[in-house]
Amino acid sequence: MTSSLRDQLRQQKPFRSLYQEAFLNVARTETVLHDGIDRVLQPKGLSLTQYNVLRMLRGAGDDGLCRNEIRDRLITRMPDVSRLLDRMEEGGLVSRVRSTEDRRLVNTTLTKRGRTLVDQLDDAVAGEHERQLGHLNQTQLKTLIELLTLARTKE
Amino acid sequence: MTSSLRDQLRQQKPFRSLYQEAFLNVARTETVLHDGIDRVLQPKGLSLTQYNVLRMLRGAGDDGLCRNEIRDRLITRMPDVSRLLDRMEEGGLVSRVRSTEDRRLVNTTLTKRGRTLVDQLDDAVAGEHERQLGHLNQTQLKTLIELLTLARTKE
DNA sequence: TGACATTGGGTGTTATAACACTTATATTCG
DNA sequence: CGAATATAAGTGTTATAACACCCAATGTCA
Repeated sequence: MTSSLRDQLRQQKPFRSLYQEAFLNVARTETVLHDGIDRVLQPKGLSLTQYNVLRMLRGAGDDGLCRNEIRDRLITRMPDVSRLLDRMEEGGLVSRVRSTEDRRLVNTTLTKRGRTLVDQLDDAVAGEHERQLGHLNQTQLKTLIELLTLARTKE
Repeated sequence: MTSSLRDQLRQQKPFRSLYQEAFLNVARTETVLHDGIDRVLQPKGLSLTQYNVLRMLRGAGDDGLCRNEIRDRLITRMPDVSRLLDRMEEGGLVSRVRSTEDRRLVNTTLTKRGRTLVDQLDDAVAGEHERQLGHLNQTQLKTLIELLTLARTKE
């Protein structure tokens, strides 16, 4: 199996710097893992972002979350959450209600259908995670998580 | 600075598994690093994918590369390389010539303008990498690279 | 040789992302 | 109070990604 990046990129020369090599490894790994999860979600017509919205709404309880809160919690930057939610609403996965206390806010909650869907997907997604990363032991996973967290932590 | 994922996601509960936590950390880190590089490339009107094409063409020399070779070397899956190259050709960055030996092939090469642009960007991109990751030491970077490589290597 | 499969490139169309802008409500403070 | 500012959501438009499909050139093999 092709896993070395220099192999995949057919690079003769070494990387310009460890920084660059680390960056490209993060990017490549994200692509590989993301594609795997997409294969699980695609039969249900969900993108990874939509799945993450479902999960965060499940965690948020009955009050749901307003649009900007959803946007800020997303892993990936997403400038057009309104229409993302439009599509999910059309699909019957979420429901939106304008708040009465602050009429600027619109609270989005999971529908029963959305809740059922995300519950169904849990096992499949967990299975895919294990298929992808199951060959790493606990120590390796913890180290990886620590280093990635550190990479995002300046100061 | 917000760096812990549970903090960013406002999660009360711990992650479901180390696998999931690792996946989300990879995804989040990719977003943060990608966004930083985008800020460097945006003034030149380039996406990260286009920049990677420029770099790989520079490395490929005078013969250039055919479309599928470019597609296969890309970090991110990109199903529509033809039109990506169309845009780069319109921008005067690359040039395409149908091969005479095998008339199915179209070789893409860097133009002088494309070459100059990618050369100019090297320092800015390297600087951004250092700004982003400069607080990690060599050992940490190497370990991170190893673990990410391992994560992509099944068997 | 000639039918069939394979490979490489491209196109048509739809869906989604990105960017700038608008409207409605709430807050601040002279 | 009331004008100015800030905040939240959404819209219009363009660019790009995604998906299925097509055509041309080459390779394969009976």
